[in-house]
Amino acid sequence: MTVQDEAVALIRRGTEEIIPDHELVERLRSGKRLRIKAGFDPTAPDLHLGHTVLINKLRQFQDLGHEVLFLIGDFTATIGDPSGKSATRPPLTAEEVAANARTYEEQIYCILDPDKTRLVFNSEWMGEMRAAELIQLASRYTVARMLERDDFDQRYRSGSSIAIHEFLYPLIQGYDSVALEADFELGGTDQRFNLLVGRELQRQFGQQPQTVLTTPLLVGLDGHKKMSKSLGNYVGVQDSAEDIYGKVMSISDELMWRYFELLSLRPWGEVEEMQRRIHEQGMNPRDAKDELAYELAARFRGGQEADAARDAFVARFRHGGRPEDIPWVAVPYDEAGGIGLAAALKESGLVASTSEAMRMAQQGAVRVDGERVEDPKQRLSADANHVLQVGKRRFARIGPEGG
RNA sequence: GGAGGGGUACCCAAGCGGCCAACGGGGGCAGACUGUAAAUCUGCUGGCUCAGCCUUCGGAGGUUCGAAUCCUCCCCCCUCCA
Repeated sequence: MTVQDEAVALIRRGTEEIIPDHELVERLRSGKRLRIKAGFDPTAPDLHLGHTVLINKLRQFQDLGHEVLFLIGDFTATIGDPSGKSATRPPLTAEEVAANARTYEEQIYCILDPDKTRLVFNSEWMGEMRAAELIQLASRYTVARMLERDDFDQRYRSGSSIAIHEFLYPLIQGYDSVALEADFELGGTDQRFNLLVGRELQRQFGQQPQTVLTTPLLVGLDGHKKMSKSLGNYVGVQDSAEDIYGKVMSISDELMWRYFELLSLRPWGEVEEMQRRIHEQGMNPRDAKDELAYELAARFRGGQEADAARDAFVARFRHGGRPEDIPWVAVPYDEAGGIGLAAALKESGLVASTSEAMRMAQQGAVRVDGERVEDPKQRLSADANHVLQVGKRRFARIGPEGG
């Protein structure tokens, strides 16, 4: 495989679609330093691994020597990407945009190379644009083509209203590519239409149209639904190293390979080598998962914290130990200077109700100071410190020590 | 405007006078087995210091010894017709 073939394979890895596919090869072979554009919302970012799939792809372009244009859509945000219940949004102040941009930088430079990244704001050129120019721009695209976008089409057919300004969103996003003379634009699969508008507009403006590359949605920790904060199946890039490491270790073996494909920056050959060793030499899949979990924890939290997270994990789970920092919680002791175990479990937040405490105890899930206790009526004295445990992961410390 | 169907626990979904704190599935939690996984098996999955008691079946009343189940009114959802 030549260097160029490797580059093509690298960019192709994990992508959903490249339009048109042949341009990928042509552009990568051209030897030119390419401009890779990707647009982001200017609201305060709170990125999780799902978002980083796209950013990783940007990084791979950088590794090949290309330039990333990290576009913050502060102008387009005032329109709001048409989502069905579209409304214009009040523009963020310049200060807010700047603050959010800094937050982006904090999060993305864990992945991207700052020296090969240019942060741009589309208010830079859109803020200057005059009404006459906007009308000129609007004349470049037809209603029929706008209605090719699936959500517009559905709303139109079903008789829902579509405001004129909603058409301006894809139009302006496309014009951004003209303004930046982008060679590639990357986006999630939901951006497909908007990215293609960019191609069309660049053609209209006499530029070589950008190549479009879409990345898939990342499946969440549950292995079925897309990763999202509201579903609680996510790993945030701001999570602690311990969380990142622990959450990644909990995914299924099957999902692990998809994560390697989309989230790891390891050469694919190394991943295949691990798969081979698991199948042929009995390598424990857990150890491959450890590599992945460690890589991600180290990327976002640094090597030291990743080391600590790994050590704590091994101590706690592989050797059946307790976590280092079990939170101390205050529980209300009664006049007799004690508390029933069931109440203690509830008060400490380890279970939701005393009924649940009863059930857990009966099932042998409850431990006090490491010893299994099946009688929920056992009393704990206020004089002594105790470590309460429900299941493998829920711990609390109670007693007079006060934290 | 007319006709019909439906609202049951986190979700889906049985039940149609007492044996219903309510079948079953999903999800979740726990136990066993493991690699803290996956798969599998088992148990639990309203509240209350719990062999007992209390509150749940869209809402409010009513009938009855007894209602998720029958009656009345109201609210909400869906389908078909105009």
